[in-house]
Amino acid sequence: MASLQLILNEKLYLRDPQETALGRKIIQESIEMIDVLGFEGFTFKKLAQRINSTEASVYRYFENKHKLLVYLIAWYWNWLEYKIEYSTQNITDPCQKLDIAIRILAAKKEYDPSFPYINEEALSRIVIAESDKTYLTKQVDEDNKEGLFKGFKSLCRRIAGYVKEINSEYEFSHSLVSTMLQAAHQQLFFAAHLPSLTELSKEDRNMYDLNTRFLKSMIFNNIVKT
Amino acid sequence: MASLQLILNEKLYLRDPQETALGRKIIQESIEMIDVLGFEGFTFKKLAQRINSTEASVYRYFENKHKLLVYLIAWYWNWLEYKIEYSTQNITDPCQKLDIAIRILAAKKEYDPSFPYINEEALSRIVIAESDKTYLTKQVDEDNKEGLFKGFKSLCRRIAGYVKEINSEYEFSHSLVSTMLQAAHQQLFFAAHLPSLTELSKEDRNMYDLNTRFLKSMIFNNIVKT
DNA sequence: AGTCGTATAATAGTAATACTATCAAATTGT
DNA sequence: ACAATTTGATAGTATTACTATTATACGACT
Repeated sequence: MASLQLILNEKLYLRDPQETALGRKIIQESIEMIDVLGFEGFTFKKLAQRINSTEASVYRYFENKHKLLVYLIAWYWNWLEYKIEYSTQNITDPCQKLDIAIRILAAKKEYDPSFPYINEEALSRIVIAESDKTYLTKQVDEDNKEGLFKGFKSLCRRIAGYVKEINSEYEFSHSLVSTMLQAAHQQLFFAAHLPSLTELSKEDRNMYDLNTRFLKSMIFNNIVKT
Repeated sequence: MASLQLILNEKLYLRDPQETALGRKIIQESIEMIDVLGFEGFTFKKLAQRINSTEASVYRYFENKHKLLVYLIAWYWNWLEYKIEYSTQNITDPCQKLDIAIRILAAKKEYDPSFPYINEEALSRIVIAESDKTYLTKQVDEDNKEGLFKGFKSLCRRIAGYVKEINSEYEFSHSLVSTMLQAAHQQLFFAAHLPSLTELSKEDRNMYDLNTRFLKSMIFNNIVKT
């Protein structure tokens, strides 16, 4: 399996962490730490200790810890879009493309050897628990202007495109898809912490299948022409 | 119009803010300040200055600023459920009840004179921008055990009940309703800050009507029997 | 082999935050 | 009039999110 690199917006970092050993270590260990400590409990000081470096060195890669989070989340959405792109090559039926996309979105995430220093399983938990914090800030508009949310927007646009192909008259394709993208993770959070808000139950080994069924029905019931 | 009081879970506060002048001032001014500064920019010190009191006094009402946010959000969900309850009295058709509930959820929020010291318009903006932060923490499970999220869960259960009445075979009533409750606010946030994720546009004066249409179609397309 | 430039380490320091503690003054109820 | 409670005033602490400075290590180039 070839080792790959996702190309991310340059505004996400000060120095590209994918290019140096220290940078990759920052990414790798920050994923582990944010997963365990939560974003609020995570600090550059703790990270520096863990990687035997210093706060100042970490700050040379990321302006602040918010930008680091945005970077990780952006990486994740880019990864998902790459997976969807890869899996829908040569498929022309938009229903089938949409089906594949939803299955990838809702599937349990596992280590992808194409990206050796990224723990995708931990990262997906970070997305579930922390991704909303990337844009729920007073600086959303500036961050958006810099293109920091391009990954999520691009994924949404792509899937909304499939929807439009299936039913060009449906008027809420972007709203429906952004709602579905959010729900895909939110429902897993609810299942783990606020189970009365969802039918996906924690113990159920089919949680991911159930989620897939729920999301698929939600989308297709809205766009299939009658 | 009678002045009312919503009864909230005692664990939300140390001293009930509705009972004293200082407490009501804390609520009233914290809503204004969080709306303007955002939750991160808001501090008890700034609040104390604004109400001519002290940090220590504020801490006598709320354990910390997180609990204050949870309190405000809980108040909001209780208020909405009260409004829905009030507006669906004596209505037996579950479709009609569901329709009313969605309209209330998606409607532009305006000052409710029944609750003199609450600025519901500002509070609804806080819900849009900050409510997810109430549960996206490492202490969700403890907070949930204390019943701090009862308001949201109760509202979800009620509306899921309408769904079940309409179609008892639909298997994702809670998931669908929690998704819809989130979408109701999220779509407004997207319209304001990440407009490519939604069809509701900022300039459109029908944004609230459009949102209502979107949410209604999303729900009814999923549960109407074929 | 030497030196040049850059990346990193080591250390120190700062303003702000999220509290906690103490005691005096004001207000309230009886 | 007195006790109890609430609030105000003030001080203090550990931690956070940075910034700044200088020294050291490292590889790249001539």
